[in-house]
Amino acid sequence: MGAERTESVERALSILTAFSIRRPRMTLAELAAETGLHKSTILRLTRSLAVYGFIDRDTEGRFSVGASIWHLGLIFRQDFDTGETIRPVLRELVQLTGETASFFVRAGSDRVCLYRENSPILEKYGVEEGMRLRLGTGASGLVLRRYSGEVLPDLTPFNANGTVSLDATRNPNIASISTPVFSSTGAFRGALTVSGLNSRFTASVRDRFLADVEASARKLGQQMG
Amino acid sequence: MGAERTESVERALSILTAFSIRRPRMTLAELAAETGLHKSTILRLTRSLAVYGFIDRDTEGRFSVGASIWHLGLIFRQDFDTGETIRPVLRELVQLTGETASFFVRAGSDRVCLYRENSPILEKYGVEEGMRLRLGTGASGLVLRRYSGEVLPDLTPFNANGTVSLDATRNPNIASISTPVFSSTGAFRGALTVSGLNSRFTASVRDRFLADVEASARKLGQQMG
DNA sequence: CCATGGCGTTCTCTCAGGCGAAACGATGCT
DNA sequence: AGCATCGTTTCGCCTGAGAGAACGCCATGG
Repeated sequence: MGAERTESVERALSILTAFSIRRPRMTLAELAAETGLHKSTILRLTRSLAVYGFIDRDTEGRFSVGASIWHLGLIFRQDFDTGETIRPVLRELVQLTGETASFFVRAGSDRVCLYRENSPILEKYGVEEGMRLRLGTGASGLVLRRYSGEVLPDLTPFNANGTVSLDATRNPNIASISTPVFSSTGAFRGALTVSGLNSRFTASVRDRFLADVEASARKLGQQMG
Repeated sequence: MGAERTESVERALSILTAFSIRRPRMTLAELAAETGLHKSTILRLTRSLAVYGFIDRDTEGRFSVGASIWHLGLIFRQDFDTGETIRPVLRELVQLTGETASFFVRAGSDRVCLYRENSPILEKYGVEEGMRLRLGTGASGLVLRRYSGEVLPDLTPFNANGTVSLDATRNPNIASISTPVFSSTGAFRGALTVSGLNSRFTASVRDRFLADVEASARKLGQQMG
């Protein structure tokens, strides 16, 4: 039977995803350690990545992400949403709840925070726009997994609208409520999430927030082609 | 001898680069036509691209760029330059010359406009931030090719500082002056370019602009690690 | 001075796995 | 019904990707 996937391509992509905000430049040996690939393999793959401008190499031989990625990133953003749609909704949600509002999409087995509006009263707690996190078992992770086609063994965290409300997932002090956003054509676009210190998420407050998030998600979905 | 490069990886990358601002979503058949690859090949490769979140597929089967690209794009930008360095220099150059200033980097056999400040008097003429263009034979293309290691057959367009001043290259009415930017460590970072209607680029004006661009490039280089 | 170790690069052999033709099934258009 | 277009699957052939070691090149230091 023909291969379902392509090994060398996935290895090349694992090289790309080895880079992070904290480590934007790596030597060959570092990349090998990070990816578990043989150095010769990395050399071969990065040569091809470099030809297409997906990876650069400086004079000291260190690798970094190439400009083609940036160009493609802009294509992604303009196709997905320029921010003109999502950001106002997030801001409104912050006003309504006083908490932090974010919009996540799935990227492979991770989730990426596309947009985020921070609560005015709460200092940031680690998540920023563009950040990449494991899907995990948090509220937004569950939403992303369910509505991007995964079959989950347990659907009890979800209410009838597909919303998940959880305490203390990624961060032990943080509660979050996440709901799916569907475009007007019914396609799943991402997870709209409100999160904050769980000390403020009492039962009644939580109910109000949940309604707010679901209302915002509906509104947002209408605006997304 | 071992393969210098990896064919399947380059095919996968050619799929990614097939997307553009104008065509951010494509069907399988369109992708096949655009890349020249067999449909079965595209299916196999895109499966792997999707696993890593580099490509998405909507419910109607159309492909689009995935969120992993966006995440990597932010890594690229924060590593390369957040814009805090380059943009002020561009603005100053616009003030000095009254023309449009841009900063290009190389991405494979293309050039990408990372930053651009448009002349206040001239309407835009097609190039925008994030745009991808062939390297070609324009001023910035020549600079990028020479200082990213290519051996050019003819170096007469370059002055002693590596600057190129040309008329009517990409656009028959546009003249441009481009000079390399080197970081304080001597590494080549990109091409700083001033361009505008060639009717305004008289000999004396051109000399002044050239000095301005070179001065800005030196200043910019100092600030770039 | 020459070990020693870490680094990037190159080579070669082998076999997994990528390739593409072709067939298939679904949908839509006339 | 008939034809065209599209996406998907299958499968045998053979290329080309991968592992691993060897090589050369600095450093560092004993």
